[in-house]
Amino acid sequence: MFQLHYQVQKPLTTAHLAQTMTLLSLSAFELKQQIESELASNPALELIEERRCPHCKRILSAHGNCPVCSLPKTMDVTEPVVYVSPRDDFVPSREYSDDMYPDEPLSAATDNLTTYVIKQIAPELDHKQQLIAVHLLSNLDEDGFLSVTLFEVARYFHVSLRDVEEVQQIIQLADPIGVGSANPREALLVQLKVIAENKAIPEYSEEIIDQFMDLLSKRQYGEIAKRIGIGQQRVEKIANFIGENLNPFPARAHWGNVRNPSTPETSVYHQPDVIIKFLNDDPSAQLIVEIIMPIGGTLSINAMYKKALKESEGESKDAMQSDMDRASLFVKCLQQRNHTMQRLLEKLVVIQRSYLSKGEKYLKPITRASLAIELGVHESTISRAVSGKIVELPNRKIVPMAAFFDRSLSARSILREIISTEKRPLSDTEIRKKLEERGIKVARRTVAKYRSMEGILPAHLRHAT
DNA sequence: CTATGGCACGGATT
DNA sequence: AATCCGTGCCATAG
Repeated sequence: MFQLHYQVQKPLTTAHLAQTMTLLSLSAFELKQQIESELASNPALELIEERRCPHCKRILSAHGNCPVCSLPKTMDVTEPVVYVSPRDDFVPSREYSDDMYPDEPLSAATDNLTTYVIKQIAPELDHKQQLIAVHLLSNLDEDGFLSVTLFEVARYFHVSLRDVEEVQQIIQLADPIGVGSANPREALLVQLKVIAENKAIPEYSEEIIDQFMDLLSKRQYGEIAKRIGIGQQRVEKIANFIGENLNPFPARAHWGNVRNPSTPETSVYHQPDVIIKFLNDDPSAQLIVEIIMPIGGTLSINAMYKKALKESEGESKDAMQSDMDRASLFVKCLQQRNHTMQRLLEKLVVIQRSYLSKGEKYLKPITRASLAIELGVHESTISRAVSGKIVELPNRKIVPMAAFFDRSLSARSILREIISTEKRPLSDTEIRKKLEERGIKVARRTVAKYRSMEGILPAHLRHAT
C-alpha cells in the first residue's frame, strides 16, 4: 500500500506522498520546469541566491559548505561521496532557444507535422515539387527524420537526385528547422547554417558536427580536441553552444518532455541527471557522485512572506496560509526526492563499482526489486527514481540510468568479445557453451537475440577478419 | 540434420 | 493493467 519507509520528520499526508512520487520520477530537465512554474505561481516560495565556493566556483549548498572542497578527509575508498549539486548552468538539451522558435508549440502527431510543414512551403514549390515534398513528409519518423532515402524517392518519381535534394533543402529550412533530414548530424548542420545568418557561431562548430558527431554525442571532448588540434576547453565551449542552440531531433521540440528509449545510435547528447566520477579520475579512488539540481541556489520559504502572513488577518490570511502550506510541502517533497536519489545512488555505485571502473563486462545484473529491499523502499520508488534519468559515467559516456539494471549488458559485452576473438565463425550453440564457461547460463535462443541486438550477423554470414 | 529466426508464454518491470 | 525480456517450440533454409 503506502510506503511508510521514508524517514520523515513530519507526519505523512497523501498529498505529500503523491507529490514526492511525482518529483522523484522527473528528470533534471522536467524538474527545472516544475520548479520554475511552482516558483512563478507561489509567492511564498523563494529562490535563495547562490553563494559560490571561493575555491572551485561551485554553488554552495544550503548549509554553506562546498560539496567538493568539503569532501571528507577520511578517504574510505569503498564509501562513495554522493551529493546534490545545484547548477545554474543547467541547459536542457531538448529545448529550442526562444529566439529560434518564438511561436507556441505544435501538436505532437507526426501527420500534423506533415501538414504543418507543407503549409509553410507550398507557395514556394511548383506542382511536381509539391508531390515530392508530400512524399518526403509522409515518410518522416517520430523524430522528424526521413525514413526513406532520397535515391528511392528520385527513382519513384523518375526525377534526378538533384531535384529531390532541392525539395529536401526547402523542407529543412521550414519550421521546425532541420525536419526532413536523414539523421541528427544533417539536422544540426542545417540549423547551424540558419543560425549563422543572424548570429555569430563559434569557429569549428561545423567541423565538429560534421566529422565528430559520434564523439560529440559521447561527450569525448578531449578526443575531438586532439583530432582537430585545438584546446579541450574550446571544444567544450562549442559543445555548449551546440547544446544550447541546436536540436538533434527536430520534431521533438514539439514533443515537450519525451522519454526516449535512446539507442546508442540515435541518442545524441543529453544533460545528465547524475554525474559519476572517480576522484582525480583514478579508478581505485573514491567515487564522487553529483545529483544535478537544475537551479542555482536553494529553494526555500520566503521569510518576508512568512512575516507578512503573521501580521495579516481574515480571508487574505487564509489564502496566504494555503500558499504557505503549498510552498513548504513543495520544499519538503523536493528534499525528499533528493534524499531518495542520494540513498539510491549510494547503494548503486557501490554495487556497480566494477562496472564503473572496468567496463560493461562487469555490470552486475541486479534487479530494481532487490535494490528496493536493500534500501527498504517500495520497488515502485526505485522504478520512478530510475526511469527517464540520464547518467554520465566516469568514462564520459552518457547512458540511461536503467542501464545499471540491464540484465544482459555484461553477457552481450562478453559475447562481443568472444565473437571478435573467434578463429572461425562460431555457431550460437558453441557461443552458448563459451558463455557458460564464463559463468553465464543462457539459452541458445537467447544468444541469437543478443547477437541481433549487437548487430552481429549469424555464423554462416560471418567470416574471420 | 544443423543453424537460425518467428511466435507465444510467463515472469519481471513499469 | 500494459509492456518488456528470456525462453521454449516449431518452421524454414542450407
